[in-house]
Amino acid sequence: VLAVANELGYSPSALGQGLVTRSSRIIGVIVGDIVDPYFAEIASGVESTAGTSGYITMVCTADRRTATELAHVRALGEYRAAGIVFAGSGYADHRGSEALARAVAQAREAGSVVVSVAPREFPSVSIGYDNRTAAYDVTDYVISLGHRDIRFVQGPAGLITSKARLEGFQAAMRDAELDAQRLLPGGFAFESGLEAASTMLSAGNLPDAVIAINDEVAIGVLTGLRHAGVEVPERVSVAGIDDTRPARFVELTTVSVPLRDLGVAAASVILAGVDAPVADAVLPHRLVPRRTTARRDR
Amino acid sequence: VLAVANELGYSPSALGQGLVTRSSRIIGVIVGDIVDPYFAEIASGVESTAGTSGYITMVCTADRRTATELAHVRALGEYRAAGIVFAGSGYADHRGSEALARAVAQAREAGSVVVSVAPREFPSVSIGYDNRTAAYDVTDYVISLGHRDIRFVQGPAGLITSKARLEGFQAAMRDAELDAQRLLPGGFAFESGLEAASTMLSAGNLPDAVIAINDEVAIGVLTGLRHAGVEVPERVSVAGIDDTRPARFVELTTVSVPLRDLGVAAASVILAGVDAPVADAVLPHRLVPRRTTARRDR
DNA sequence: TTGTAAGCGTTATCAT
DNA sequence: ATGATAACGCTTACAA
Repeated sequence: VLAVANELGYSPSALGQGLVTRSSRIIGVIVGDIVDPYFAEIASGVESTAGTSGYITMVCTADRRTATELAHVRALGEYRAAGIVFAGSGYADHRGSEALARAVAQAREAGSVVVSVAPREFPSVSIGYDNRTAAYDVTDYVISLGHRDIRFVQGPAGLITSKARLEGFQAAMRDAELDAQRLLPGGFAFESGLEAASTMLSAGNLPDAVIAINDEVAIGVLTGLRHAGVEVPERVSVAGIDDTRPARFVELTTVSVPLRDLGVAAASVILAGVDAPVADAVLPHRLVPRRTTARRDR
Repeated sequence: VLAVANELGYSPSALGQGLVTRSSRIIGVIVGDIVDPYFAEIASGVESTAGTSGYITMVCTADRRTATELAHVRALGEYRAAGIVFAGSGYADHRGSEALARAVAQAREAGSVVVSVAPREFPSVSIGYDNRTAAYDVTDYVISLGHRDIRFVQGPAGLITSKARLEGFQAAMRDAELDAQRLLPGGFAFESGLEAASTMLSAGNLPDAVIAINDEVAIGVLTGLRHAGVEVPERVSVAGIDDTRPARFVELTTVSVPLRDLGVAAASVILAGVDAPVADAVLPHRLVPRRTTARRDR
């Protein structure tokens, strides 16, 4: 009987299974943008651990919009996902997030384990790293190199992560009794860095160093500066945060954030199941000095 | 009645729906490595189109191994995926791909639309671009710049894509009556480029130009060369293929491949359904000259 | 138009 | 142990 079934290529319907057990072997990860290596690394961590346990990963791109996240949570709920991991941070001003919070609560009641890998405005298992200190650490390092006039290229407005990193920068600057108010508008993309560079260039007063909200923006600053003939790191030092792959390509000074481990840890929590003891965690980061920063000797 | 249902936060179980309709609103995309921007772009294209039609995308990482792809096809089949898109190319030597072919055939019989976005060894709707010509075009461009000693850093052994791109390089070289046999072993990652650079460096005879299987390897070559004090593009020109984001970061000469459109097209085919007329397609690529190549004037 | 019943492929329960 | 049966939540076909 079973022999024939196998010959015929039988495979149990996951749909039927899920219907009766009220849960599927699906783990959803909601990211801001899958092309952004920051999220790709996290997703990769989730998938690798989930995969070895026979779970399948659904990566959902939310374009960093709360409304889209909501749609994804609902969809994942309809498939009775075993777990949902939120890879991106929320907005400080909670716009439209009551609905999200409700949907998340509902998913949890339905048995999904939801874990956040960035600061979020709703209850969930939280696994993260210290954004504020990460930013503090690069800034402190750049200061230790002798730089005084240091600019900060900010992230998207309203994002909790943007805020935390900005605070870290400012705290380090204040602790060194330097001007912590030299900020530039930004974002998370290369173009923001390019713009920041051209703003500084056209203002005519180049700083000693610039620190950006993330690697991609830092690379934009780097590119914009070098394009205009400004030597990095000889004339201006540049540093980022995250240590995503591209940072190595340009040998960018940055701080390594445990992106992949965040995903691995999130998946582990989900695989452990709803009734396992939940433990929030804060993973360590690490300063990675490379070749876009140099000692100030002027 | 419906009012109360809504108040109570009712949402139909996709599991129940799928069970009876024998299909789900899931589109699976099987990629080699989600952290590789090549695949991330494709996945992003799939997800954006799928998402607007209420379909949800499952990104599955196969580590470029046929066995893992097989596991994913089976899993996707168990969830009665509406469609499966293969983002990576297959191996020329068909190792262990009979089982894959069987699983794919089964999935198709079960109603899944399967589309390949790279050369594959099993029947499926195929949407692609011309790898051979893309490689030919960059090579031809580099030759037109006056270079004669041009090296090619190869891709992973056995991959159909690697082979096609190599052929394109060699055809262009032969057409210009240049030595088409100056090949270096490689892969798809930065490190391969670094190694290729150090191989050339230690051999002591630098070429006029080097073309790599993809952008990341090209960036590795670039970095390795510059690190050793070799000026790019003044002394050696470097070019890649794909035009992924990092290529812009280093202003790499490359050929733009319609990655995102590939995903969009694949998703469209799936959304059109099984019984829609299937049309294989070949999308256009475009040479993108940037600042890592220059005219030879020695 | 509205309502009822059957069945999708599992798992789990309950007799045998 | 083993085998029959109900139930999971939905869609659809058919009857009223």
